[in-house]
Amino acid sequence: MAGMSETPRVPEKPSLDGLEDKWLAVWEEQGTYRFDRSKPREQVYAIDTPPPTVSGSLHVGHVFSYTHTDLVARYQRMRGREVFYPMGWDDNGLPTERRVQNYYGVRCDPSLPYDPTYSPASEAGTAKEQTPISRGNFVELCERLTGEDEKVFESVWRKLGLSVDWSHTYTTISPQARAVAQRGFLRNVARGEAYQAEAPTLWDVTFRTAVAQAELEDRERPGAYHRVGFPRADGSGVVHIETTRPELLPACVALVAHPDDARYQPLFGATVRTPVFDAEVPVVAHPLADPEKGSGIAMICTFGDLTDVTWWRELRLPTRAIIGVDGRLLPEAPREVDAAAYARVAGKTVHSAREEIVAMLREAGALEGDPKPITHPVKFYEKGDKPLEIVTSRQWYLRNGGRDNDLRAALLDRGRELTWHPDYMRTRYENWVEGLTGDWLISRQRFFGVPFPVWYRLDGDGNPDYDDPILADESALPVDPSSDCPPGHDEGQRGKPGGFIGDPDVMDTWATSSLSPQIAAGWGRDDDLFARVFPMDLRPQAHDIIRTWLFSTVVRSHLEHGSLPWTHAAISGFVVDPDRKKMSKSKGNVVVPTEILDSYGADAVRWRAAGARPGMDTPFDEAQMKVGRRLTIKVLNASKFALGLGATGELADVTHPLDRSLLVRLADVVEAATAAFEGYEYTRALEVTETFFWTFCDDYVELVKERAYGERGPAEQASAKAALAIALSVQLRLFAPFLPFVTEEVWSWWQEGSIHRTAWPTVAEVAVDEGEVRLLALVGDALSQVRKAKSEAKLSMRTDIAAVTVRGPDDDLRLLAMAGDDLSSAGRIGQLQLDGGAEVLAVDVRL
RNA sequence: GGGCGAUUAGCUCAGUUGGUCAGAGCGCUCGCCUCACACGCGAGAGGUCACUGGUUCAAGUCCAGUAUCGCCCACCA
Repeated sequence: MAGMSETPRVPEKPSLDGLEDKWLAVWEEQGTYRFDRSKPREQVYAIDTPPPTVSGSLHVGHVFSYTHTDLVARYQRMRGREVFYPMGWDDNGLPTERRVQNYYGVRCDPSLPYDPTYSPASEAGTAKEQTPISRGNFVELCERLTGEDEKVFESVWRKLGLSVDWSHTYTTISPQARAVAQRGFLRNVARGEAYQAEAPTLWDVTFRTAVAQAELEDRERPGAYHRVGFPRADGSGVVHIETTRPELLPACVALVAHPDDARYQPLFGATVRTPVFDAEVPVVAHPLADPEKGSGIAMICTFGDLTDVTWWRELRLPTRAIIGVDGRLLPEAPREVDAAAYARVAGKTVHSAREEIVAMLREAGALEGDPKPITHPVKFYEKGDKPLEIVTSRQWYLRNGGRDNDLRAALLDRGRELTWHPDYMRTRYENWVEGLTGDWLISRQRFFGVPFPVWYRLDGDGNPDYDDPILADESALPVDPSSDCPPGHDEGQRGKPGGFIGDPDVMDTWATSSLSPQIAAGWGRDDDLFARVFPMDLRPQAHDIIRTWLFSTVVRSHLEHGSLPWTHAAISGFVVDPDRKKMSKSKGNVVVPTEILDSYGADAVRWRAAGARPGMDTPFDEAQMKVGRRLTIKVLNASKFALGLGATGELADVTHPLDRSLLVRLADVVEAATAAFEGYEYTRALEVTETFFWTFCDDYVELVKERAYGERGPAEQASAKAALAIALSVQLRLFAPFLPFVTEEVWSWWQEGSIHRTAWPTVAEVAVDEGEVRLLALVGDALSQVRKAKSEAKLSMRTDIAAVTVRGPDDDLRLLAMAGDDLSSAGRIGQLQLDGGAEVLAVDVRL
């Protein structure tokens, strides 16, 4: 065989100890996984690796899903593709801000000036009070902390054996990433895809920022129906509504019922007065009103929920905003609202305003009966702890099909163009796209993120002109409008009438992450690289972020490049605890990746990860790791033994029927494993390989042992040795993506170069002219029956047996005869007799 | 409320187009210090394939419905 060393250097006592450090160092030194950027696009396999959020911690779910990607990467590399496999760190966004606040005990106050001498007082987060620091200092702390986090993450990934090219690592807050995000945004603006609008938006009062539809989640919360009477303006009676949010009464602008609701039809066009706050509001009709809910008539407030926004917009109702960006009631009463009554709730939180207004309603006799407790879904920002409010503000939006049927249809087409693994995950994408209710709100009122490369002119009175923003020049990116000047201006004009101000907002973290292929591929920075890797081949990710990361990446690529960002999406499931609950820190059931890696070894952990098929959640069971470790050790020992038997030779030497039978079966395994990998079914590839391997160890090696020692002549010996060598080489390569460390170790005993840069096995390598595929199984069956006899007699397997008679179908016996000598030696049988005519194979052992 | 998955041995899972498909590993039981491996080897026990109908000569496998679990989505009165 080509490249084979003359004499294998097999250790006396092979061990897994130290293998990982040894090979990690060699791979690093030899650049085993380095991307060769001289290769043309068609020879490249490019992966859009998910950049993990470094402000979180890695858990075993990450380990599994990143392993899945690595399996594919290693397979493709062995298939001859040049694999572009960068790692990214997501160090941008709210999670980092929060972690920095807690870690250093600080909070960002953008009004403070930058302090170049600042250094955090406490790194242990012991300070009770959060120290206010400037935006510049805050961002520095974010960068410092994420830098440390990234080192920890990288060491875990290396330990796990991910075959990434670390020289292509990117971070989502780096200047390059900021430049890509800003360039993408400017081009969206230029094409009219990004725009500003002043509109009611979902607002997190804790973080004081707008949030997007994709970041919402519903949570079941206790609430109560309050039955409130609205007197008719003409004094002819009282209309009762039910509300869970009585505190919004001052924001009420109308009552609404379904147009077909007979109960309320006489009221349409009439007006009522809000109790306590005494504003006159109309009773209107709208089909979204549900006659079944509450009393069938609802109050419309500006704004209690998204339906309010719809009603307000479609019915052209006035605005009475009462909730401020801090979640407290605004100081001034809205127009037409009784100022004295409002004064009792001004400045209160939503919670205390509710208590106060309920008391006021009671005093006024407008509350009928006791509030009726219910549980209902309430919208939350997925990272927030308080219900979202709706606040009107000026924000940047990006078209995503939510308000445009043509774009929506085009994006649905992209979803169909993409190959999903598993296929049914496409449905989640389609559900999401079909359910979009508006464009993508991409601006956030936060500090640590990519700023909008935009400034606004100030008029003579110092008021900004939002309608005609000054855009940065692409060549100047990245820019920070809070410290950089817009083209044609100087710093002295900042904030002055007639001057300018920078846009204070930063982009939604997904607005940056959605450009991960462009960031990793050097879009606009390294066009040569970009041309070689984009569109990429694979997006691996988990199913929970199809609506965010996957969808937004498709949107950006569709708008900018008119193509999909990649051709395949491989969706990993979650790792759940043995009770099928999602693992969570609060439950204390989180498994620390470094611990299992240290205990069982990377190969064992990878083996377990490979057992989780795409899209399927898998329970974590530590006992399973032992099985992986056992396989790893078995590979080491079986390899040592096969090489010790003198495994060497060519395909042409394989003449013995049993050896041919082995290779015929191995050909099937190669074919099945390759087909499985081509379909991203790494679990199947492992399964067929592993099954074959155990047969190889337990049956084949035992059967050919004596023959390989030369006890039946040189030709028979040569055949066994060649078959052992070929089968070992092929199996090691089939295992290589799963068990990179142990296969590399064994490979180094007798082959040149890294196994991970060696060609994936082919059917041609093991193709023998004629071979009986059934023979090995047949002999294995007979051998098993002999072992059973010994086992039942409580005898050692090395016990000699005087005579054995095998009965069975003539065809089986004719085959069995071809390997009778091997069977006899493996079973330590003195006399082997074959007796035809029976239905099934049966072994009669005379001990 | 809509959708997508899952439901096969105590546990984790295979079962490709309906006909050796009732399987594997773990765990368990029994045995074996066999000269590659006791971090091992051999053998064995364990299942009315969630339930109810239907199609078919034949159904874990196809169809309809039911139940349970998980996830995604949904306008919070």
